[in-house]
Amino acid sequence: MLIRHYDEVTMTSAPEAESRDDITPLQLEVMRGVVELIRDEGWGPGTRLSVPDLARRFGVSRSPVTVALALLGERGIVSAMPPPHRGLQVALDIADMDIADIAPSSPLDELYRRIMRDRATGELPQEVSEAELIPRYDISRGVVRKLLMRFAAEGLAQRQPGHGWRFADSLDTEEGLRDSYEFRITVECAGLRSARFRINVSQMEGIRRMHRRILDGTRLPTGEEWFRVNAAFHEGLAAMSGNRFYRDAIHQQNALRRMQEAASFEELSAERIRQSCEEHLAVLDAVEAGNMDWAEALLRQHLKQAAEY
Amino acid sequence: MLIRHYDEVTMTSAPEAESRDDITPLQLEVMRGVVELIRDEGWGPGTRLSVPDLARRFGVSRSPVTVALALLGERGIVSAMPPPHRGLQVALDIADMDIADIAPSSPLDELYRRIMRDRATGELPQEVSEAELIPRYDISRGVVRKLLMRFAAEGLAQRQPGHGWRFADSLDTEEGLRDSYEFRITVECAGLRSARFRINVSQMEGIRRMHRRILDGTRLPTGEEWFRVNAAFHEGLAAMSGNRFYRDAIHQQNALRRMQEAASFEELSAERIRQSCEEHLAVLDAVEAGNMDWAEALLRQHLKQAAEY
DNA sequence: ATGTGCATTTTACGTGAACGAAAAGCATTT
DNA sequence: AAATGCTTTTCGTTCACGTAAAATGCACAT
Repeated sequence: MLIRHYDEVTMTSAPEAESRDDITPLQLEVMRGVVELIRDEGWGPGTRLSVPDLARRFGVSRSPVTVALALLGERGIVSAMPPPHRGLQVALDIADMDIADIAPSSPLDELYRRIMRDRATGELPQEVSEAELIPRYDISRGVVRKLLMRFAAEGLAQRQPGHGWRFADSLDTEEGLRDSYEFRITVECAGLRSARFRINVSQMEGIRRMHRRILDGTRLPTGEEWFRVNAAFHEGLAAMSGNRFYRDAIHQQNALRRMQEAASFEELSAERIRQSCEEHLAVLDAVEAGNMDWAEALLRQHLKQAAEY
Repeated sequence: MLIRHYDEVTMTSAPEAESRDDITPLQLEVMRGVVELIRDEGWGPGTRLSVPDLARRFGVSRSPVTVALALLGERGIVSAMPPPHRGLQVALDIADMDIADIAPSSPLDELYRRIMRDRATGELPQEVSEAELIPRYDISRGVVRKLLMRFAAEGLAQRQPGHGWRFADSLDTEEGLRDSYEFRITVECAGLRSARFRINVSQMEGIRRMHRRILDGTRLPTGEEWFRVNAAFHEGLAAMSGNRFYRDAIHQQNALRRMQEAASFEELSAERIRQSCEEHLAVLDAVEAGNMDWAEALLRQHLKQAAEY
């Protein structure tokens, strides 16, 4: 057994001293997923956390969920249900907590982002060989392959015939950016006009909540946070089109854009972010009012403006 | 050296007896590429084949090209230039030859298609584990991973968190098909209307030639041949939009459709294929005449009709 | 019924060396 | 100037085994 039992965990007074460092990426991912779920669904202290239910939501078995919850127990996020019940519950209100503080990103994630950044800044050439990356990042071949496969899965890189891998043309050229915005306008607007467009109420709620958190928040969101909100809006809208291909296309665009963002250290201005949030909310209002003409016009305008920075 | 020198090869009277069977997938791929190039570009006997040029076209080094040409030499497709020249030339007119007879598909390709077919027919579940495929197809883990990675690269499968892989939802449901056609209409038509749409003359020529070969041919094209022509038309048009994302999106749609085709053993009727060819050519005519309104109307109609079978 | 806690089974990852193929360099030829 | 033919260098694949973790099954509790 990787970690100690719940009752022991929750009795531990100094979690730091005992926290494990051989957490698998999947366990970490589930940890983050649980925290996001608690936050996005607004679950308060005392809400019961069912392992089978969580496992179903994330599409994994109960094993990693069990471990993830135990780790969250070490961090005080979840605690044992009051006797005579068994199981776990949410321990505190985490609405204002930073996910990064609770679930650190895995070394693999760090590396993934680092490579992305190196590529975006041009430090890494567009074409690379596995062997070249091994000494550069001081990792084994297995890890290299895993990382490259992940890039490939996101459409960010592909094997080329013979030797080597090739990263996708990045969006750093004017041309690439223009193409991207043209594509997104085409697909997102078509999604809005789809005959099978249906509002997903809970998803809509979640997106609105994310935006409101930013508008009402006291501090500026980090680049990563803002990116997630932005992506959730566009991807969520595309998902509601009822056409999986619109959704997938926008998802891939977001992956590409994330790579670009990795390069720009400049933060967007608070004003710029606020404006974007309000434009997003205006689109959602129009959609909920059933005024798709207006929604499309707003969305088109929003994307056009973003294209010009 | 893997194979014998050209002069020896061309002197061999019984190529079968000496033909190698440890040809790598890349070498086979290049072989096919060369044959297709000769045919699609209409190169006649005597045309010189430059190794560096071919290597550049396929994005590989000269090594696999050299081997591929030598293998084609064994099969009598290419021959040594007449003295005092060195190098190789096209040996015969291959316009009517079947590519499959010249360059057999690699065992890996066969397997890829077989798995695709098994999946499409439902013989293989949507979710599979690597370990499950090893005994089923009697292959090593390495091969399984390679194959699955290829599926993933085409967007036909993806790893799921934890264990196992999941094939993409196939297009066999009515819903999937409808989504696909809706998506393609959206993207292809947008591509036609792109401000940066530019006709690529040589590509246009190639596509026309492929269609004419079918219309003028005596025998019905195989399902695979027709698929290629069809894909070349739609993908070619998307490529001319000047927006790489339109092109990539259509490319992926074609990959998905290929998976579906793998299941249907029924051949399309000669009449149906002829009609499609003519519709394609009509779209090209309209595009070349600069009448994009008409081209879009024709394309939209063509896709709609295809959606209904 | 559903969830928990624990045990068992199944699956995949890590490692590392040896081999074979692709890439790259360099004379030499036309 | 560019291609060929050959050599050298670099890269990726392929094993097999051992280990860790994810999936799964089951008794028992709520």
